[in-house]
Amino acid sequence: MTAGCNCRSVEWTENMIRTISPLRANFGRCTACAVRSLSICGALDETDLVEFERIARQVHLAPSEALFSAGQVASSVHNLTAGVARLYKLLPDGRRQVIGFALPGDFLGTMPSIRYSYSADAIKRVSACRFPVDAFKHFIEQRPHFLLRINEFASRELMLAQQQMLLLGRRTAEEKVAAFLVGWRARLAHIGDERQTVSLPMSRQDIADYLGLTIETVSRTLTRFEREKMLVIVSGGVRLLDCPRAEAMAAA
Amino acid sequence: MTAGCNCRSVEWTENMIRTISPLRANFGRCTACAVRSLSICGALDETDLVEFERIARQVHLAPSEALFSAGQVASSVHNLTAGVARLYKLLPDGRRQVIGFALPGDFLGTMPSIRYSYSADAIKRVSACRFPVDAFKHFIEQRPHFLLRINEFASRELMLAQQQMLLLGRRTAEEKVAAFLVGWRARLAHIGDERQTVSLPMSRQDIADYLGLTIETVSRTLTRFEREKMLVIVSGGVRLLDCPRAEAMAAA
DNA sequence: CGAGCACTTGATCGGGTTCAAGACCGGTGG
DNA sequence: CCACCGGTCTTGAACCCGATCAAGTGCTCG
Repeated sequence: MTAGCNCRSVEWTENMIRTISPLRANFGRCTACAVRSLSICGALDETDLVEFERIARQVHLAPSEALFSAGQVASSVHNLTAGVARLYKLLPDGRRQVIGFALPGDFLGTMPSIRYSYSADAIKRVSACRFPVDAFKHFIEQRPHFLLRINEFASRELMLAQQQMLLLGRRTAEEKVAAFLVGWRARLAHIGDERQTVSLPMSRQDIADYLGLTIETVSRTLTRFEREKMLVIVSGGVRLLDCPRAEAMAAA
Repeated sequence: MTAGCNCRSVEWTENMIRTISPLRANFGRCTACAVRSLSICGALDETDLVEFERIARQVHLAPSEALFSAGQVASSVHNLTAGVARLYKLLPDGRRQVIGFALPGDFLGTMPSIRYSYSADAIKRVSACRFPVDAFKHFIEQRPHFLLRINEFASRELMLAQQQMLLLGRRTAEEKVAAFLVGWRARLAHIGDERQTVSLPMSRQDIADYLGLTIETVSRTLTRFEREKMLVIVSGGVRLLDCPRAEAMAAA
């Protein structure tokens, strides 16, 4: 799942990346990529892959480092290969809405836009493939099959966003937290991390900002769930004891 | 703006539509379509258009009639040509979240999905082009240019959804209402309906369900805006007197 | 061992909801 | 032309869920 990254230098500046020769070898990397089948790249055959990875650059981020920020010129799209990222929007006065958490296999980049409409930064050490928009656009334009795949990803993303609107607009704090735990567990399962203990790499503040609540309400609600024997709070996550109940709260 | 619809029979039943012969001539309709340049069809040339309208069926709905409902098998995608529709999701207990309002030119249909994830029904008398998913999918697959256009529409939709998440999760009632008015005005302007009086065809309940508020709060907030001379409430809409102020409230 | 940060817990507050009338408005029939 | 009716919208009063304010706890790391 760590996408076989074996580069040695940890900190790359934007500048360094730009000046690297196209000849720098990372051939064979994509074919060994653990998340390929989960990502948009799953639609590419061996031939296309070779060309695709030629326009990619690896990016590595320590926790809290930014992949990109809202308002910047959107010069790249990204494909997460390892770690967890938080995607969020800020209001001028600092209020924050986390619009999603990105996991390995997730594609970040709404393409017709000139600037990033949200910010993304690492929660856990992140690795990602970075593609210059021009090269990326040129690449997909001659591959309808790939375009179709990207379309599917965008549609799924939109469906999740609509689901989240329902949650933000019409659910109680209790339902929000339960729905978050159930949904997050499903996403972890989807990438192969299916354990009884649900790992929560993001902070309480991140969860609160994702659910439109305060950190205190999230904390209190989790504590109450624990008192009610629905789960156990453990370091770095929760262990769900009564999934059916959680799913019922999250229902619809 | 009424998309050049000149049909005489006002009420169409689902059944009537289904039994119309494929030979029924609506050639030349697309080329005369007033919203074509605004819609996904704007990416099609004359040749493609002829073939495209061959797979389309016209649908006409009276207010409150359903275009499709959440949970139904998603057998069609739609392209709105006239009227206004509300898109919404329901919780089992009846709580409703309006996830958007569709205007002429809007494309409805998240395609890889087997069932509709939300419901859509008419607010004002709606006309739409209906495409069977199979034929539609087959059509777009050989037209990368068209696919790209659909992708752009989906991306824009996703951006709006993310904006709405910020609104639902982190804004006050006052900000929500102001942002709604400003945003709705911009959308009306985009389709050519740019007047000082913003028409609000949807009910207060629809607005409330869109903003994650109650009808009373929406009503009170509008009344207060009127007292504060920001706008005047008129039948079927509002007249914005102090746009800068409304935009400041909606800011970011 | 102590400083800093994330999280939890308690007490109080308030924005928005809920409950309950009342006003308005378009349509309908006398 | 106007009385009546049903639905939508507005307005008022009380309440409550989640926010805010304020400690307190516990964990990690130097």
